[in-house]
Amino acid sequence: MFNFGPEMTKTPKDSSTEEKIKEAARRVFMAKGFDGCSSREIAREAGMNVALVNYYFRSKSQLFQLIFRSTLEDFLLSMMDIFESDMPLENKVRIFIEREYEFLSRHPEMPVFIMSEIRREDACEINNMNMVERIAATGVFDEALKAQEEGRMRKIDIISTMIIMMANCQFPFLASPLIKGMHKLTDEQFEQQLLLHKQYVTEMMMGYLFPVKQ
Amino acid sequence: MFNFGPEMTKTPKDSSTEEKIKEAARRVFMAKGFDGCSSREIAREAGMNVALVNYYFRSKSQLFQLIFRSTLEDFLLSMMDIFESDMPLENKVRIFIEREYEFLSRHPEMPVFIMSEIRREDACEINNMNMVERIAATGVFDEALKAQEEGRMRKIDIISTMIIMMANCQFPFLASPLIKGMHKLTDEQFEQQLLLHKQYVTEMMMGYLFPVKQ
DNA sequence: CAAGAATTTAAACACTTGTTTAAAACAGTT
DNA sequence: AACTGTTTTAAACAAGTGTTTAAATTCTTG
Repeated sequence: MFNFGPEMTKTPKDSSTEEKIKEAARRVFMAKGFDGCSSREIAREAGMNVALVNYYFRSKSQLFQLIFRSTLEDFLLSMMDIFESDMPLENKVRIFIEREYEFLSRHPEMPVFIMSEIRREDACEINNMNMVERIAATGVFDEALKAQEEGRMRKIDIISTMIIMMANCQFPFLASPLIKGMHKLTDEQFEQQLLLHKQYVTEMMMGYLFPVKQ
Repeated sequence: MFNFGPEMTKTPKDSSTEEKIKEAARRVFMAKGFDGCSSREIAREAGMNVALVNYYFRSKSQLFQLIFRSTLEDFLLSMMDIFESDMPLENKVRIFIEREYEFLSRHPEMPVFIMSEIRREDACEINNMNMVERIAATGVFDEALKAQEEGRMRKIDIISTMIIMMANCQFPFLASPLIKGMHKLTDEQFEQQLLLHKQYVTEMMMGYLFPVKQ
């Protein structure tokens, strides 16, 4: 009689068209944003019928929520996995920067997608993600506190420390069209600049957060 | 016979409705982006008829180009006016940061507007703005080069220097919804954090760009 | 194979989009 | 007052929007 959609029944092979639509949506949303694309464009990108988008995900908005949430999750995890290892804090920070540049080189559109789409009411689940709590659970904040008490680390509150690290890692990717446009850089020149920049900001942040005594 | 629109005739009182529409468009575009709003919404915000938008600006796209270009210009000028004064380079950098935070506190949505909308083909006039050339004309790059030769300034290429300064000034505003969401900050708490952060990044950048000899 | 459920399709729904049209209202000049 | 050109309006245009419907197809299982 009634059709409750696929979520209720969960076919064994985990419906590859569902996955195809999700991946298409991820690409299109990332490139153009929620308002910049249509359901039909997503369906076309996936090689599917329009109605399937709503058949599997009920609405464009719910599909977007799904994509945005999982993107934010990837984004968070990329920052977290370093902190769980056991090495000196100084090394963690150094490797964090390294990994972050590597991750963002593979997903250069991610920061601008997050920063621009986070304003939508569709995307208000940041509060429910417990991002800071989960990072705190790695123990890295305690390490920082301890390092500060021992005088190895500069006494800066943790929020500013995070902003500094995120800013100097993410901004070059956030502003890449502006930077390329301003300095008339080709893609290859920009990539070269990124490598150089990573070294500078590593030097700068390490020198600031972990000053040598004298 | 034909109606060429108001640009051809330029009434003396400089048509205040034209200005009203432009200001409404600026507000709406800034808040929602080009794709996130309609011509009718802009007209409504301006208290005008829809047709007037196209009567004065020919199309939504041309109106957007106008707004985006002038925003980019404001953005550039806010960075430039410091460099033209005559004071030691160190002071210029210090005051640049101060002014940039002050400017962005008054226009907090500007960075995310620029970074997200710059991808549009509507907005491809960055190349024609000669941003770097105009900054170079202030002589600040030459000053930096001289300071580097004299050993007062660290030897970093000018592009990375600019990215570092832009990143640490603009990122907190770019990521403000994310930061507020992550750390569950109220608007007042965030403003407090901004003040603190400005001090930290000033200290960090000054220390890095102008290291004390030993 | 046949029955029933799950998937896919084309078509339609009501509504919004950017833009244009043609008439109306306004202004200024003689 | 009548004619001028300019500004404003309501209405219409075709095209595109998210979403739904109901029929067609495919798949699964008895």
